[in-house]
Amino acid sequence: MAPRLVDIAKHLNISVSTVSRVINGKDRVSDETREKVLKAIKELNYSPNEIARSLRNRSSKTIGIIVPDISNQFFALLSKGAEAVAKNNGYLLILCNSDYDEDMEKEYLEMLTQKQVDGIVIATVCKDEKYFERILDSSIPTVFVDNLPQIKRNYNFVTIDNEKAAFDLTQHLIDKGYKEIAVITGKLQETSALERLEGWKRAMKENGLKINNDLIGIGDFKIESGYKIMKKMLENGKKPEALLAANNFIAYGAIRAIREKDLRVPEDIYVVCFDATDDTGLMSINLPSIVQPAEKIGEIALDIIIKRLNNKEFKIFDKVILEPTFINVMN
Amino acid sequence: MAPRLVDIAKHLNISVSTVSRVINGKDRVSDETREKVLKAIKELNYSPNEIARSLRNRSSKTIGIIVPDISNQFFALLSKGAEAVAKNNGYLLILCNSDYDEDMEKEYLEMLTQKQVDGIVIATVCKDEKYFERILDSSIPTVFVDNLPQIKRNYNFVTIDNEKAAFDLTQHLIDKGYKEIAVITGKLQETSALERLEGWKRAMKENGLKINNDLIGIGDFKIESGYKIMKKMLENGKKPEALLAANNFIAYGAIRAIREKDLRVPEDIYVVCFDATDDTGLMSINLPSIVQPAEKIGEIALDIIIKRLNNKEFKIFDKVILEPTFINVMN
DNA sequence: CACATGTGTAAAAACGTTTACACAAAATTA
DNA sequence: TAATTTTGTGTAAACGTTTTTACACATGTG
Repeated sequence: MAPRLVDIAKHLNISVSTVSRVINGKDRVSDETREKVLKAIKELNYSPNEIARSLRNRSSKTIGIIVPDISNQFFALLSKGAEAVAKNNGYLLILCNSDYDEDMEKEYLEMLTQKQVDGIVIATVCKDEKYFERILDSSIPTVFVDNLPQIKRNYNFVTIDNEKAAFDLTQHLIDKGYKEIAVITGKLQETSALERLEGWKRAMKENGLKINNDLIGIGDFKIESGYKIMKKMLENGKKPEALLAANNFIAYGAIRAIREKDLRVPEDIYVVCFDATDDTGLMSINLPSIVQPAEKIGEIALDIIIKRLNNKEFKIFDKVILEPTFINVMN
Repeated sequence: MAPRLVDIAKHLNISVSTVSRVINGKDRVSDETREKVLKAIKELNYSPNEIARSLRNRSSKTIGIIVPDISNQFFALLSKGAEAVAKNNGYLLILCNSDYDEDMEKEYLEMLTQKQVDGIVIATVCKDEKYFERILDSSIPTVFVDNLPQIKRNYNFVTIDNEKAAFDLTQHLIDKGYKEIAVITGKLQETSALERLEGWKRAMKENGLKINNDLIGIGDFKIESGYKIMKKMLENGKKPEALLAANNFIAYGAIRAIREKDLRVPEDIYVVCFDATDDTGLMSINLPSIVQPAEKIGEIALDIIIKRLNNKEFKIFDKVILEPTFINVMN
């Protein structure tokens, strides 16, 4: 059995409170007793029970994060950034992978709440307004990332301007001379999916290009989705000249479908997307991409939480909109 | 303030224990009271405080996982697998990113212990035997993944046969006619790094090829490492015909260095590596790779923990060695 | 020498649960 | 009908901390 405060106390024939005081170091203890206690702690190899502390202190020293897919580099980096800042402030990070499932996400939220997490970062896939209200009414500081609740109310978030980014990416395609530009995006209830579609639309319109519904694909942000939609497009004889994929996974799936039809990227279909980071030095070869500062997003989200935790007055740090980077190595 | 058990009890004029019993559902309560309580729980929107439960039950219902770099697809997938199984069994996952730093890893272990986690999955970067002993002496079920402690004692682990995998990969290069084959690996205190180097060595020897120390690079598993080592090799005029990179990141870095010298992959230097998964459909183009079943590894690691948690007799499930897949799309 | 002030420590009450124990009332058995 | 068992509930003691309160004692002050 791991030694407890009371074991140290008994061992030294002093009271628990004294031992506690030297551990927490913020109350008066004589140097002599402090030494004794510190020595005993070493000897008995005492280590505080954080659960008991949490109960007493009403703070679990943990932050929850809910992402749709941790195996997506974007969310992995985001989590990494969040985790680092959490750790630096004495918090541990509880990772939840919602798998793009609304019910799962809600379940996780409930679990995190029960676990008394001190803060939550959430890349939501839900649209349910009641659910968002519930989150924001709770006393747990919450920051939304990537995907935002579409509600009137103010809340904390960190993201990029998706509409503009998609616009820029599409403009890039148009500037290169492409006219038949397809777009594949995620579920429109997710703002990142919706706004990217809208950016594409605006670019098409502003450049006087026809918006062809056959070239609009709406699926989800998974590889399979990109694959199936592109495959169908091609099999329906709707080969576009270029494709805007609303995230990296869609692009990967689409490229697989393209190659299966013995077409080449980018020669036959020029593909651009979001968040195909160039870390690998491989992906970016022919995949111009808008890359979000994922790690930064996670860091800032956690900064906001920590700030709110330390400073009760500071309630709504309205919004942080970061600048993404346009990566286009081969041009 | 969130309602507590006692609030429900008072509201109904019954005792806390009765309320607790209906919540936990495994003790006798009359149907009538049960209904009442359930109704009150709904009305007052009660949700149990998991911290208090943890303290009382001596189980935090959390599992800790320590990985060197969550932004590496391999560890992201591993975590994803672990998380899914944890969740299915009512546990949440605490994610720790050691950043390949030994002290950081130890710090995390301490934090997890204090947090009373019920189990630990760890991809260690340490070599310190004392540290491993401490882990294994503790009462917390621990499973090692990827990288293994080099100690006599039995412990749980899930990994692949790295030596054989590296041998196979090298043999593949040799079969393709390459003779001057470089290898870049991580710190040799990590078994995955060491064993991959040894697999390369054995393949070279068994095929009667010269082992040229100039073509052995030892760094770490980060991109920069692959970049610097390959750059130096090339600048020293030691251009190999092919390269075995001990992980994906090393390969990415090396490829960047190769390209900077205006050389092409695979025409000028043929590169193979570990864990460049083909999920993207992009990386694998010219990068034959041994891909570990990362998600599976995480799942099995968690299975072991759950089993040990549920069945006190089952203490040491010796080892699980999984088969990796050889991916070589373009051949 | 009375009195305030300062210092170190102990005792005890939380924090929100679960559960062993006790016990009355109801149901069953002899 | 008496004895026994079953059923439902309440009481109180944990789980391992932190912190408030109180108090004993030393030191300094007029």
